[in-house]
Amino acid sequence: MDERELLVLGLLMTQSQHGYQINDFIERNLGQVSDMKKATAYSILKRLDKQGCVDVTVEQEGNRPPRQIYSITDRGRELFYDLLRSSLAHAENVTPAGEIGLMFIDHLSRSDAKELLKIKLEKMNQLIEACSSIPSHDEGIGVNLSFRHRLALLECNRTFLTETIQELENESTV
Amino acid sequence: MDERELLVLGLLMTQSQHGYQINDFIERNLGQVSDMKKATAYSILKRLDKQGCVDVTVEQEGNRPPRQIYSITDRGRELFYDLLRSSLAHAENVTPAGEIGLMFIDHLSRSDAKELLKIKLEKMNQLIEACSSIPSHDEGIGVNLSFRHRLALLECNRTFLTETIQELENESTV
DNA sequence: GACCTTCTAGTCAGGTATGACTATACTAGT
DNA sequence: ACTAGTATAGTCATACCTGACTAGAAGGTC
Repeated sequence: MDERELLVLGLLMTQSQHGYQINDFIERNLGQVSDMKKATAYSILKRLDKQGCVDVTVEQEGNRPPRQIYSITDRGRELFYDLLRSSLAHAENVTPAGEIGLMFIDHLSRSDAKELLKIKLEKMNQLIEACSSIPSHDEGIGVNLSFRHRLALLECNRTFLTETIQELENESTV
Repeated sequence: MDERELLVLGLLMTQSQHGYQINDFIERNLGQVSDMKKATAYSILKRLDKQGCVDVTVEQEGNRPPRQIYSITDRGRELFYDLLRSSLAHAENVTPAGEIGLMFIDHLSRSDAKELLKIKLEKMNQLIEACSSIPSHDEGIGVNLSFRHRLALLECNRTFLTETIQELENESTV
C-alpha cells in the first residue's frame, strides 16, 4: 500500500528537491511505472510535511512563483524504510506500481532484500493456490478468462521473484 | 479506465439487483480480481443513477432499511458496451482489474471480441518496445529491476492475449 | 428470555486524487 | 521588437474512494 508516498520519499532520499523537479522526473523517467499526476505529488508532499516527514524551505527568485524545496527528515527516512520493507514483502498488487519498492531496493542490504522478497514469494504462492481453485461455474468463457488472466500474471510474478532472489544470491557470493 | 463502472453495469446486465447483492457477489466471487469496497459500489450506483444509466425502485419490507433495487436502462446498456469495448481494446493497465472487460466478453460476438483484442495486442507490442529501450543509467540494480518487472508483466500479457485470440479463432471455426 | 453473533442494507464524514487553471520566464522565428 | 510556443512552479474546486458507523432481523446458546 501507499506506493505513492514511497515513490516521493524515495526520490527525496537521494537529494532535496522541489515539487516541479519530482514531477518532472516521474513524468520523464517513470511514466512507464507510475501514473501519478502532478497535483497528486504536490498533495503528497503537503501530507508528508504535516506528518513531519519532510522539511520545507521557500526559495524566492525574482517575481517567479516561489519554489518550495523539500528535504527528507529522520522521521521521513524511518517512514521510507517502513514502506520499502512492506512493499518488498507484500504480495497483493500484481501491478508495476505495486512493485515500486524494487526501484529502491539498493537502500537495503542484499540479504535484507532477499529475506523480504522470500516472504513475498511465499505469499505469492498462496495467492496462486487460491486463484487456481476458483471454479468456473458459468457457461460463458468470460469469468474463466479473467481468472486465467490473473493467474498468468501471478505466475509471471512468481517467476520474476524467483529469478530476482537467485540473482541476489549469486551477487553476494561473487 | 472506469473499470469499476464496467463491473457494476456488467453485473446489472444479467439481472436487476440491490446494492447489497452486488457487493456480496463481488466480495465472495471476485475478491481475487477486484478490490472494490462496499461504499464505492454504492457511490457508483448513485452516480449511474444521476446519469440515467440505472433505474431505482425502493422496496420496503417491514421495519427493515428499505432496499434500493437497481436495473439497467437503455442508456446504461450503451455505456456498458462502450466501456466493454474500450476495456478490451485498451492497453495501459497490466492489472487484473484492468482486464475486467474479459469477464464480460460473452456479451460481444466472438469476431468483435477478437478484433478488439487484436487492437489491444498491437498497443501492447508498442508498450513492450517502449519499455525495452529504457536505459539503465544507474549504478544500482533497483531501477533496472523495476523496469524488467514491468517488461515481464507486459510480455506475460502479450502471451495471454495471443493465446486468447487463438482460442477465439479456433472456437469460431469449430 | 437474555445475550451475543452474524447477516442484511446502506449512509456519511473525511481523506485522496486529478483536470483545469494561474502566472512568470525563456527561446526561436520573423 | 513582437509573438507563439514551451518550460517552470504550483494551486484549487471537484469528484472519488473508503473506514467507520447505524440499525433491524435472524440464529444460536446458556
